[in-house]
This record gives sequence, C-alpha cells and structure tokens, in this order.
Amino acid sequence: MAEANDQGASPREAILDVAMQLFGKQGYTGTSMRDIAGAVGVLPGSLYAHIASKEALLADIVEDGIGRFLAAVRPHSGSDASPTDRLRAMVIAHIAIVADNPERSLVVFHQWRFLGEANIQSAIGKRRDYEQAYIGVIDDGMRAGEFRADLNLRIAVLTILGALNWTPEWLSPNGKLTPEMIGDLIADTLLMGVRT
Amino acid sequence: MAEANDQGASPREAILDVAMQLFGKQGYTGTSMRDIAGAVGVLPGSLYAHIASKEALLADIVEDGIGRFLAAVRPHSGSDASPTDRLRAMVIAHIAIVADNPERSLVVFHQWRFLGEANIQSAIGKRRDYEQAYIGVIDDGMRAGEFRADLNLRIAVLTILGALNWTPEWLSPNGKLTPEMIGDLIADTLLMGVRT
DNA sequence: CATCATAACAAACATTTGTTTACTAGCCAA
DNA sequence: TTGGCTAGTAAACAAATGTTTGTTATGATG
Repeated sequence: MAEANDQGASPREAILDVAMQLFGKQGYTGTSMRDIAGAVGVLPGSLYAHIASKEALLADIVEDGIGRFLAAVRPHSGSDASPTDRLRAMVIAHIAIVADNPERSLVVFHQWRFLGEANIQSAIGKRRDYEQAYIGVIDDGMRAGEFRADLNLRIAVLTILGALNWTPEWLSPNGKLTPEMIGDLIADTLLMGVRT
Repeated sequence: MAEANDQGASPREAILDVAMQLFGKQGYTGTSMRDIAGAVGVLPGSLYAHIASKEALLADIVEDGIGRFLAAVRPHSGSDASPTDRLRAMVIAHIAIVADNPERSLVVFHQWRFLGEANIQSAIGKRRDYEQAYIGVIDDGMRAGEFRADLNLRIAVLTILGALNWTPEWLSPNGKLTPEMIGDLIADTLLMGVRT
C-alpha cells in the first residue's frame, strides 16, 4: 500500500501529518493538494471536508510548530538557574523539539513566508518572542559577568539561533546519539567555543 | 518602469540575476517563468532564446554559487597559519560571500533540492568538499592542542556551519557593520564561546 | 427500520504552469 | 542593398494547479 494512513488518528490529523511531511521535504509551493491526497490515500477533493484551504493547512502547521518551541523553552528561559544552565537547558529543549519531528521544524523555519498577510504577522511576532528569550539569557549572563563582556549581543544571539535553526537539516531521529546528548554537545560548543 | 534590466549586462546575465533574486525570495517552485520574464521586462517565451529550461537556470545559479564559497574558503583552509587564524579567515570569507548577495546564498542552501538527479549529485559533492574544509581545520586544531580535545568533531562542525548557513536569513548588505566586522564577531563567538 | 452524521468518490471549473513555434524588428558587416 | 545576427513578440500547447459541486457508501443512534 502506498498510503500511510496514520492509523487511529482523525482524518484531519492524518492530513496535517502528511502535509507537514511533504511541506518539509518539497516545500509549500512544491507540494500539490494531489500530492497530499495521494499520500493520505484519498481523492483531492475529499481533503476539503476537513480543511478550509491549502493555506489554512500551512497556517495550522506553522502556528502549532512555533507554539511547541515556545512552550519547550519558556520554562527554562524564565527559571532562576544561572544563565549558563538556563542557556544549556534552552538549547537541549530546542533540539528535543527538532528531533521529535525535523520536517515540522523545516516547515516552521522556511515555509512561513507563504502565509497570508494576517498569519504571517502572527508568526513573526511569536518568532520574535522566541528570539527575545535568548536575548534575555545572554544579556543576563553578560551583566552577571558569567558571559564575556565584549560579546556583541545581537551577533551572539544570531549565531546561536543560526546553529539551532540549522539542525533540522541534518538531525535524524534515528541517530545513535540521543537528542539530549546532541543538545548537550551543541551547548558545550556554543558556551565554551572551540578554543582551549 | 517595473523592469530592472540590469543595464549593460548580457540578456542571459540579466535573466540569471533576476531568477536568483526571485528563487531566493519565493523559492524555485514558487517562482514562475512568467514572474522571471515580467521582472526582466520581456515576454515569457523570450527567455528560451537564452536558457535551456527552468531547471538549467537553477543548476547554473547553484553551481556558480557553491563555486564562490569554495573559491573563497580554499586559500584559507589550506594556508599554513594556525588553526585558529585559519578558521577565523574562513568564517570571514564565508560571510563576505553571503553579504555580497544573500539571495544567491539562500538559493544555494535551500533550492538545490529541486535540481535533477545529475545536478543534485554534483551539488552534494561540492557541498561535502566545503564541509571537509571545516572538518580539516577543526581536526588540526584539536590535534595541535589549540582546540578543546573533548569536542565532538562532527557536532562542532555542524554547529559552526549551521551558524554560517543561517546568516543569509538576516544579513543585510546595507547594515552599518561591514561584512568583515560581522565575520570577525561571529568567529569570536564560535572560537571562544559566550562564557568568560 | 429510519435517520443522521461522517467520510469519501467522481467529475468538472477556471487558472496557471513550462515550453514551443512561427514570425518580426533592428543592426552591423560585406 | 543584401545577408545574417541578436533579441524579442504573439499565440498557442498540454499538463498541472486549487477548489467546488453533487452524489454515494457506511456506520452508529433513535
């Protein structure tokens, strides 16, 4: 059988799941409703009994995806641990979300451009909240003397977020290192750098 | 006038330039030949006097783009400077290429998936060469005792390349920091980390 | 049994897609 | 003036696009 029907899930969830996978692999504009229908195991028109439009499908996936990152990171960015420990925990939490489903992360990071004006603003806002969490910890660390005082805050945050946002490109859920271990190693690299 | 005709360039170069911009902004599958023709200021069919196909257009852009990164980094990765200095020079060179044209870099990093089987293998090969240059310097640095011995080589390289590959997403050629300064700051962050 | 909601089918729609073909206008060398 | 380039127009092609519509099978519930 060609269709992987996501046994036990509602048709709507099956569609969202399949769309997430295809949008991640082929991009939003590179995926047709016929592609999605084919992978679900249904005719194209049948999709519209469960979703409003192709763009609403994307909006749902992106909205939910960003929400997962925010929910995973917030408890740590707001904790009373040291900036070092907080940053490490945030990195590990981020990697856990990516590893849970790299395709979803690819959609969140790259396909939001194709949302309509309304949804795009909401996505950008939440993305800024996410960045702000990192800016906050780095700033705290610098003030506390735990992080280098000569850091360029903006560049440091973009460097860290860049390293994190690139992970769905290579991270495999089936690798031999667990997501926690990978997150820990990335946090090591970012916290202490490569120099001795 | 809506068309920016890239005065003084051959029609072929004008097309490549416009396609690069649009592929970067909207993606390969999100860009139609009519989009390109419109931006060049020409009718859709006219494009085919200068290019073989839409995919050949993408192949040209990606091939040339990867080549620029390789050409910019090779002299430094192969120099006889210290690993620290080599890595710093490679980062600065990378950022210079991105800053020169962020859209081109977006195409190189994200649109190669849409190449045909033949071109895709060539692109992956060159991309591996590029990674290898970074693996080499880090490995040298670790052996020389200049870089931390407890680094996970693979993770460190992916972290560094992630930070670098994400830059076209935010780097603006019109910012107040020069590309060299930005490269230097990123190199600082990656070499020494954020901790004191 | 009759009823009703769920889920899917079958077929069509208007548009947009990449590309081809035959033709024309302008220009520079012989 | 003739001839041959270079660059572009105009119109069409089959295929693929997102979506709508009317209809049908299948269960569970009254």
